[in-house]
Amino acid sequence: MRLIVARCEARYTGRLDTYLPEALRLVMIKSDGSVMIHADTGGYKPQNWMTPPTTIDEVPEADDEPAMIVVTKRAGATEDRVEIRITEVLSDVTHDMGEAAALERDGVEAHLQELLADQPTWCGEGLRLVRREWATDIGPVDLMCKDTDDRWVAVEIKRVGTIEAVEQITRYLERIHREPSMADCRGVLAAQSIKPQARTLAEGRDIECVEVDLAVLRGEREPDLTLFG
Amino acid sequence: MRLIVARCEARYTGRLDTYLPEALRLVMIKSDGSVMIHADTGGYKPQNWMTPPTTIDEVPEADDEPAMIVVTKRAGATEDRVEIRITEVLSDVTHDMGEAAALERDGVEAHLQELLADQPTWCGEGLRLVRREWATDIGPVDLMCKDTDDRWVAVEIKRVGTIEAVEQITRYLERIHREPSMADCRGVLAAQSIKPQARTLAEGRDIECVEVDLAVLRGEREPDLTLFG
DNA sequence: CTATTGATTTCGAAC
DNA sequence: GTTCGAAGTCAATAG
Repeated sequence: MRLIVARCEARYTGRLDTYLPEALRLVMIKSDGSVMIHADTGGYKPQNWMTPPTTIDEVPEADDEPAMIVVTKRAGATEDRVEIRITEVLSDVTHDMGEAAALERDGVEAHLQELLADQPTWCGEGLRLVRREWATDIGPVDLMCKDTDDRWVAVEIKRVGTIEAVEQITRYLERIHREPSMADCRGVLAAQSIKPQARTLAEGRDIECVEVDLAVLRGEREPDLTLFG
Repeated sequence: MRLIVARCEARYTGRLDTYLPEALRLVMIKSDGSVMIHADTGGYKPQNWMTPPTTIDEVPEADDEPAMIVVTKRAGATEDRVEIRITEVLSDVTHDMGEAAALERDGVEAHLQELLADQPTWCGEGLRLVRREWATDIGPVDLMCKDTDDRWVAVEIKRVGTIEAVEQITRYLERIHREPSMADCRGVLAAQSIKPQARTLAEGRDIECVEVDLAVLRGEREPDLTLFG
């Protein structure tokens, strides 16, 4: 990883055009070809960047022209380009960092779906799973179940239940209902938390809302394990 | 801005839980309180981070315990926390960067709307603009036009035409159609690119899809004539 | 390779 | 303060 603290200006042309007036910034160049230009404020995002795969050319200082770093990337038919004009270098160091271990994550939507697929009754009494990722022509329904009356139930799972989640399951139901044998299919939105407005919208469309707790879902298994432990 | 190159491990608890095994990484601390942990690969995103406003505590090395940087933030009822355990420091430098100039942008959705307002025929043959940002009680229609048959046409403009864009114009049309004089108003989705699923949904709802080219709109490039060849 | 979707999305503006 | 929509969204996964 190369870290350059320098006074610089930058231009980006690609999906749009941007200009970054001259100021003191950090230019970070990763060994995978990532390039990022960070200001000392502005939070998470770099002011300019390019993701791999990139081509990085360093143009040395010459006559009146300052040194320049040119980063390019093929982007379909066109080319993305960042030009960094460096007028003053305060620091320029390179560190060999080797491989970094990957991030381990726990508690994302996929985990929620796994747990609910194993225990679909949390989405509604007596529900039994027929299929995960039930395909429609506008995307897959997370869980397709049947209830105690043998009626179809489409379950959409989200970490956060928003209006958009209600729209999504509504679209699925619209498609599912075209199939005569599934015309009475009902919908359930299951999420760790459901926004009040989403709940209101869902209720107006006869879509049931269920809040589920990751810890409880996992705790449900514990009695079984401890009994034998 | 403080740049620490160090061997470290990190834990995040908040919206989810993550663990980052020990490895060499860059810890970037901005003067606005942003903290980012970057590996030498992995592109644009840090492996761990926290956006302002944060509280940053530095716990010195003691006995068997390595030095630690603890970053916390109030997140509603709960607290987000990143703990960085630093076992070896290769470099630790601080640079005073002052204020960095803001980014200037050109080519965003607003520009597309301006150009199409000037040349609405790109959204449909013979269209003439009646009003930009036509107000409905659920938000403004980007362009309200009339066609050669004097029929109303509501145009929604996006850089990328997604299912959500189709939902949006559908909601608008639903409202517009309540006005008897506009009951025959039709909808057009104009975007630089339109996703296949969005196109399918739009066609099922008799909403027309039009792909437009920014460069062509600006007259920098001739329209693709191969369609007629 | 394209297309879709989740994300600790981030970010900003409108209300 | 909350909500809503855009983003050069990014990045991973499925087809």
